[in-house]
Amino acid sequence: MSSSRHILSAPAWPYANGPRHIGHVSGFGLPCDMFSRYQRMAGNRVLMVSGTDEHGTPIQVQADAEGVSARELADRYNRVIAEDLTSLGMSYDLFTRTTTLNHYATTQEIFTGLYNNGYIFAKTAMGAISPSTGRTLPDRYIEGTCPICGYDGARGDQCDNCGNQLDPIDLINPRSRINGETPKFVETEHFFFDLPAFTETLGSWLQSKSGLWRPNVLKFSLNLLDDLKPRAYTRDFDWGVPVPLDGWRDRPDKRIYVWFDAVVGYLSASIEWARRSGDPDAWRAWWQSPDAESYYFMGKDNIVFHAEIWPAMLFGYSGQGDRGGTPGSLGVLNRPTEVVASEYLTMEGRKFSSSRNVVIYVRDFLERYDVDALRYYVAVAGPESQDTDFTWAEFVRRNNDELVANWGNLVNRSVSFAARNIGSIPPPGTLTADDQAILERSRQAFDVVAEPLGRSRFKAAIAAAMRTTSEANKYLSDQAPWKLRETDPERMRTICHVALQLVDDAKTLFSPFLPRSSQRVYEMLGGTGEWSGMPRIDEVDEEGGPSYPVITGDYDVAARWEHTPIKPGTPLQPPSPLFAKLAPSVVDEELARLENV
RNA sequence: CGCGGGGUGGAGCAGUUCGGUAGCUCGCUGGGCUCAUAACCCAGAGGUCGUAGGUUCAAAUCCUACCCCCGCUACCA
Repeated sequence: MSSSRHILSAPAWPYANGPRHIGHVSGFGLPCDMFSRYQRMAGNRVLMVSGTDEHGTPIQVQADAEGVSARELADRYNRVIAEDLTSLGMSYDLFTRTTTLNHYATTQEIFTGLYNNGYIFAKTAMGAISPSTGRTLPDRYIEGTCPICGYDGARGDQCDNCGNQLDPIDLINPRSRINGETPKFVETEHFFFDLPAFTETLGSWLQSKSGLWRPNVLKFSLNLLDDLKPRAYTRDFDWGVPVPLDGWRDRPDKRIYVWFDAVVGYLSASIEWARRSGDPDAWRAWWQSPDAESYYFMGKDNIVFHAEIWPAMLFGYSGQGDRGGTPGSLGVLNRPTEVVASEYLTMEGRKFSSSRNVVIYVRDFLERYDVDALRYYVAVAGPESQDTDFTWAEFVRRNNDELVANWGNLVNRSVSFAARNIGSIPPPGTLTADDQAILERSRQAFDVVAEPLGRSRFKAAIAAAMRTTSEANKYLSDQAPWKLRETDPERMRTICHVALQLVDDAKTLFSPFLPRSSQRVYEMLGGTGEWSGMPRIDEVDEEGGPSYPVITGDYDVAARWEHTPIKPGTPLQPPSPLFAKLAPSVVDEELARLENV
């Protein structure tokens, strides 16, 4: 590993319309945290920022349904989500939200920069409006009869029956899915983002990622280039960031499209983090240094926004689109180093659905099960390269037969035996060839696990870590120190020393995946203070405005990606189990919960 | 229709870029051990790698056609 790298970790922004379920966090959130924790341990400067995405129609619709304002709804779920993510151990340097003054200002700056460089233009187009509210009615909120096949449940953008792409204005008997009213189609002026003006730029940029990105992401992105169209980036709406242009700035009925401001969040959150850290320019090290790297984690539905639109916005703002331009006041901004998209997690063979109760919320999950049991499952069986089904039977099996039986048991048998028979970490004594071989294997494991982990190959990485603990279990069985209590206590102590060193190495290898249990092993072996940094929620405000929660933390603590010699003489206590074994009845209990709609 | 992902022993997956008769975790069967959360260790059974063709000395891996599942649309990532 060369000198310290600057790495921006950018997990997708959760939409503030409800609590998080495990499908939400398994694809991008937890993997991003594992990646970030590893990079910090490897000595790199990581900035991991995100927040809740709070604008847009779905939030407004839900707020209306509940009789509260969009802001009130966003306030509520921002807090709920921040708590969910904190309890998962997500090590954000800053988890904020899109309704801050800073975010508004940054979004407007990017918009203005794109406009000044000619990549945003005004155009009048037909748009659907809800007559009762005057707000834009998005295509997917309109349904009616398909003009092609006559199917009655066609949506504004596509007919489920015949599969044709539709324009909502062509629907027969169009109606709003929100309240059933007939939408009004009116001439309305909007600003459009000129995506076709980035075809060349995006094309060569994406080509340069060949062999580096996951093939599914790259292939999908390259395909999109064939059909880039200008996108409307404003809406007839009052819940969002105002349009920062003369004649538009004070209009209550026009706002920037939610996806525009959502992706700017990565940048605005970095800027907010820098201000709060006391060095307002600190964000530039991650966004402007040519050596800085950035990794964006998301579900596959977000690929277009992160591999196409956000890079185009960054190119355009920096004056580097097909038509050139001048960088805005923030300067030239870096594009994503990699877009790491996961596939989808399903639940017992069905899509996650809160209304149909096909769901397990993070909060409920963590009330009943260990956070590291979930993190293990996500790492080893998450939807990394294909859609993956979460089943309770599989969760119990992975927990009991792998996590508990292999790693948990290794800790338990090693530490209890040494604690009961010696009472402290013994000195190494004379090492045999077997001892030296297994210790060498353990030292090499740091590279073996790091290689896939640095490339976001979590399955391969945690499997490699589990292999080292399997080998340690085998070592113990082969050496059988329990047979040497009377005959050769000196040799017994040496074996225990080696076993405990293997446990210590393994707890480091598992730290990115299982930070809480690694902290416990650290303490079992005499470590004091924090090993794995954990996030906390702070209450902050802007210029004395309303306070809001942010997730932050100090993560540059003891954990380092390296073999550390254990200290002979450290007192040992017989441990309690590292992970709880789950009763088989858990499967039936959880399935019964799913049935109770 | 199009685009993307997938179809590998009982389960979940890796291997397919740069072809050399199949690997991991678990389960199962038998044996061992007893430090450990009936955990651990050893041995074994079990696969014509979706189907049918083709290229090749040789194909899970390349080519052609076809079949099936999932996503790209849904309060929902």
